[in-house]
Amino acid sequence: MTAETAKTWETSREEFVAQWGALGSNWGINRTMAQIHALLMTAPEPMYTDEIMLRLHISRGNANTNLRELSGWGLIRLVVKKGERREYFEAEKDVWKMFIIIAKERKRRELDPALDVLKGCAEQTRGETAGAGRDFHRQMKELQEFVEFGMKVSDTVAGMKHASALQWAIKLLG
Amino acid sequence: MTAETAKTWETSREEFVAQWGALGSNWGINRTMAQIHALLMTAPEPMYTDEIMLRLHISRGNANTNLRELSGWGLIRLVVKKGERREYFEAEKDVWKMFIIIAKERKRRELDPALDVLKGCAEQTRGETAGAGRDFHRQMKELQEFVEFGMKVSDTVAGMKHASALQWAIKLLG
DNA sequence: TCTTATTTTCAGATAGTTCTGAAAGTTTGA
DNA sequence: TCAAACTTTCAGAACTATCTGAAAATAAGA
Repeated sequence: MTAETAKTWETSREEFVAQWGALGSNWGINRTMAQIHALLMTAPEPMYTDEIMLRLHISRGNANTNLRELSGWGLIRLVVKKGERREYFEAEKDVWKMFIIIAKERKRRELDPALDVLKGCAEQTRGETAGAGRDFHRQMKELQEFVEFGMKVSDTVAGMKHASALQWAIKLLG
Repeated sequence: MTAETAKTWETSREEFVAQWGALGSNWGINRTMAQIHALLMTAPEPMYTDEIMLRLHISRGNANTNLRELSGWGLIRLVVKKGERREYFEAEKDVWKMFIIIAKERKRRELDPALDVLKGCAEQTRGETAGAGRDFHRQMKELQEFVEFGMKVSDTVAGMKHASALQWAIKLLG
């Protein structure tokens, strides 16, 4: 029975890992990284590099690079078992924490550099007081303000505990 | 004077187009598409294919493909000028409308398929009542609920007028 | 210090994406 | 119905991202 049950969920898990990897592409995250994350997120115990290589049929270099990358995001952490030399990895499993980590990282990668560009362009055309030049300046300014505003909302939400975020959202939706 | 002024803002615009294109990559949008969008967003008048090809130094095929793609997103629209045969394009310039369009599209591309996977995995392991199988089921369920919740929030916000969204956000931030 | 287990790096290979340019298709007006 | 103006398509080229595998680096115990 235990064996059968185990087989059932492991099958589902394999599918999850495979599909999540495919989805990674849509998300701008590379397939292997997404697969490793899915694998660790559903791992009952921390795993080490060779296990991961074996499960996903990937090379050592690939596994290592993407494990580093995931650590960099803060989505997985290194675990050392006493008496053992090799490094194990485990994923953050709390959905809200995961969300906050991803939101922050995306903000840093997507919004911050965009804001710099907008600020620069708005600044350079501050003197435009008529015609197309003014319109351009206005557009840059509007975009800049919108992005800044979005960042503030995102920071506020990211600073919340799960419970109070729920609270807040229920009010919004109700 | 007019010529000088024009030169100034056009320089800034060129930079905006170039940089926005580079940013597109981070955003999972291809460079050309982002550049065309930036160009049209800052165009005083609708533009046609050959103008765009010339400004961005891209081929006809490339221009055409990406113009179609942008129309598909709803970020630009086709304009016909009476008495003229060729098609002109103009971009949606309202920041809030742009945001809603992008949010909807990203939801469709990123969230909808993810939700399907999660539902499938949660469904398949509904019978798991103990041990690792149950944990897996719980994890899928949690993720599913979180994504559904996020979608609801996103729908609600997307349904708002700019003014009431601001209203709401000020309350959140204040 | 030496040996062995483990991790990291990176040049070249592979796979995936985007772009070009020319040919085919479409529309319009004479 | 024809020709000109314009748009679409798509095979192959160019470019980019990712992966492999083996060698180099590192760390720990004997």
